[in-house]
Amino acid sequence: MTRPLPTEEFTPREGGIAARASALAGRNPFLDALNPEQRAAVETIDGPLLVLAGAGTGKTRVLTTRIAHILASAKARPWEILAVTFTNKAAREMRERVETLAGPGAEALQWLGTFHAISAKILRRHAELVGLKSNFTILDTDDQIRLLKQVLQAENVDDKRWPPRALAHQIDAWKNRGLSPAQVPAGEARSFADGKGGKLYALYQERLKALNAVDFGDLLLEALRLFRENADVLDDYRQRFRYILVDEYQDTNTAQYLWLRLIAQGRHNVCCVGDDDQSVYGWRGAEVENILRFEKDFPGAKIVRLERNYRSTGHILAAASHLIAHNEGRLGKTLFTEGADGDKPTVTGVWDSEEEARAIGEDIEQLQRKGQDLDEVAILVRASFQMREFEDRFITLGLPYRVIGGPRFYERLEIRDALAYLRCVAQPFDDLAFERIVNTPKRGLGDATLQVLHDYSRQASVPLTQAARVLVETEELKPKPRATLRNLMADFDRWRGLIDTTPQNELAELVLDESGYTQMWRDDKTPEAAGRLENLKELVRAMEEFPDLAGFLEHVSLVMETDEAADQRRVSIMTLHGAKGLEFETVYLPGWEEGLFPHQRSLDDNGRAGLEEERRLAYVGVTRAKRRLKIFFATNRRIHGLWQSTIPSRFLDELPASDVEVTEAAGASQYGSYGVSRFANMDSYGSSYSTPGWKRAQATRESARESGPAARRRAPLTIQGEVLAKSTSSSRFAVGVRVFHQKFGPGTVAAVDGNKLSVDFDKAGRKMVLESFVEQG
DNA sequence: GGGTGTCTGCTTTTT
DNA sequence: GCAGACACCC
Repeated sequence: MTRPLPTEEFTPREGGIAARASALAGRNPFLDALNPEQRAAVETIDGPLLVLAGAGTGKTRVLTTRIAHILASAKARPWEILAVTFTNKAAREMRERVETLAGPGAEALQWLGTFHAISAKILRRHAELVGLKSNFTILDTDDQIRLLKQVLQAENVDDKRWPPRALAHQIDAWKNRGLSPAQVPAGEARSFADGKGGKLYALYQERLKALNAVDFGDLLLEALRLFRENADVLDDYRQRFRYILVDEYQDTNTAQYLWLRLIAQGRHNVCCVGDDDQSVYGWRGAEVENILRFEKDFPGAKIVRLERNYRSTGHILAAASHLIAHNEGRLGKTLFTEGADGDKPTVTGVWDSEEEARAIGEDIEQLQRKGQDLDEVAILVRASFQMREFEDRFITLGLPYRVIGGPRFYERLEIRDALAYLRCVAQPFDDLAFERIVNTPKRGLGDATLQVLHDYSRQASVPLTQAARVLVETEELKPKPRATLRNLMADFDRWRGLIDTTPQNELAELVLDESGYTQMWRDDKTPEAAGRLENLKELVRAMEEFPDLAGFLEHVSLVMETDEAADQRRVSIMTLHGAKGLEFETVYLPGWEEGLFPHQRSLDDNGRAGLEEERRLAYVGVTRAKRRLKIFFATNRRIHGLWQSTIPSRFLDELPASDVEVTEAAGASQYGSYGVSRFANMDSYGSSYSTPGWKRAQATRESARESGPAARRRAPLTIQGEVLAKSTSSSRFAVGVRVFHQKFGPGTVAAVDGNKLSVDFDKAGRKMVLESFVEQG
């Protein structure tokens, strides 16, 4: 049995968690709640351990219990545990759950956080060792893009042909792989902007250093460099972290992997928890291989598989397992449940996305009448554009919903502006923030003025704000802008003087008012203005909780989210990616059509690997459901503004027929004649998937298989291909001809553009439709 | 410096 | 089909 650590060894602040945990160690009540595999994962404390945790097998429980167990057995004190997650949400949850297990005081787990937050914390302590000052700024994507734009312009690169976004993406990819400018393979470095890629990356890094700034990728990369170049620092952290835990290990990118390996090779007490079947972030650098090669990196590693599923009913689990079995290169797990089979998941074909929303809306209303809690209902989509249709429908129905993962609070224009003001106050040389607000609200400091500032700044190698201070004293600027700029600089000095004496929220209010920023929105007559003012108020309110301005700004740059009040029970609408780690009684999965899911881009860009990642995404979707799972596909969907006919997703075919029920849409019958006729052959369809669309899908896939990857890539498009082939043949229709469209009814052709027709529909007005969708009327 | 017209591109998105 | 970026004009 483990030796309880005397409480005296803890400072009073940590006493709570540790004392309580030690007291519990004798009885180990939290261990009793685990199954044998979970228990093995929790009790195997020393040495490397990989926990392969299938969906719904109690992964978080294992992680949190493990922490509680380490504390209870006095193997480490809270600040000697490094626990890494991917999202702030996951970190918060873990902290809360450890607290529930081991009592209050979980804040003593000061090294529980995201890779980025922990890196930032380490970097601030040793900033000077990597050429930064400890108050460095963390740039977000927007700052990053603006900076890159400047770099591109300075290098005379046509930013039309080589957009800053693309460069940002490329640099990000390099950073994800742990590559500094010098380490980028020569071939790749040349791939951007006619061979300038590597140089641009290097210049960008230089600019960051000059600004005393880092981007997100740098947080990891610079920490890595810090460790590599300072053995003593590395050693210190290796000693400090007695136990290391990593959540969602399948999502680590190379930089994170190197970071982790470096630290973990000290004491080798590293526990990674992950599920290769749920790796869906390959597109942002995650390397599933990290999980596959764990044993190689940590010889003697133990592996524990968690396969007992506590979440879903038998049929749902069977559907998920059967689906994911189509992937190659898995570590392979067989999930099982001892629970009931439950209802079979359903697959429903609908005419178009509108009907899809209608059918799902009605279905939810029905469940609601039966007492279903709306918080336990979710609609999981592949792409966010799908959300709108559901929102529209739910507004009409008066069905409460929440969209998760929409535009985030701190990314809103007005919030970013306000933050830029605060950054200027807190960080006098924050040029990017300064540039953002120097002429917001408009005060006559436009491009011309800024150009003068920039010129001087570059030539004298001083920050923009410094340049401003110098130039207000000279004749370089015209009198009016000069006076304005002088006033602005004086304002900033004044606000800065208040930092230590004024609470940060009051200071923020003052800055926003005195700068004229609030007034700008009060004068704005657009409908959004009121909401923006609300958001500004919310921002000021949110600041209260922080110790000071700097603390608040650090939070904002690392945690781009705010907690949403759980005021009402609502249906959740979110992307499949956003749903990872969550569970719901009832899950709707709309849009299972070729091209959308699996997404065409995924297939085009990454071939088989792309398809497998899409399949894992499908698996994630299916395994979110506890009791009810309802999958939909539409025969028609509007893509880039054009109605296109679609074919059912190949993933439908990969569901086990015996565990899935094919049903008719609830709302189909009320939706006019074609809706019904469309599904008149539902019976035969139901058992054999024998609709024309389905057969076409099969045929397409067959031919794709035979003719290799290139053809496969094009294959799903062929059906659309023939109708999309523009200008190959003249249209069957002429202007003035009467036509009939299945969706819009009768109309008159107004214009012909290749195979696209503009038709004035009698009821629906003018629409652009594809020729093949109308009949001579 | 601000407003209007035109062009482009278009998954997922955390930190 | 629509938003966002940019160029051009006033």
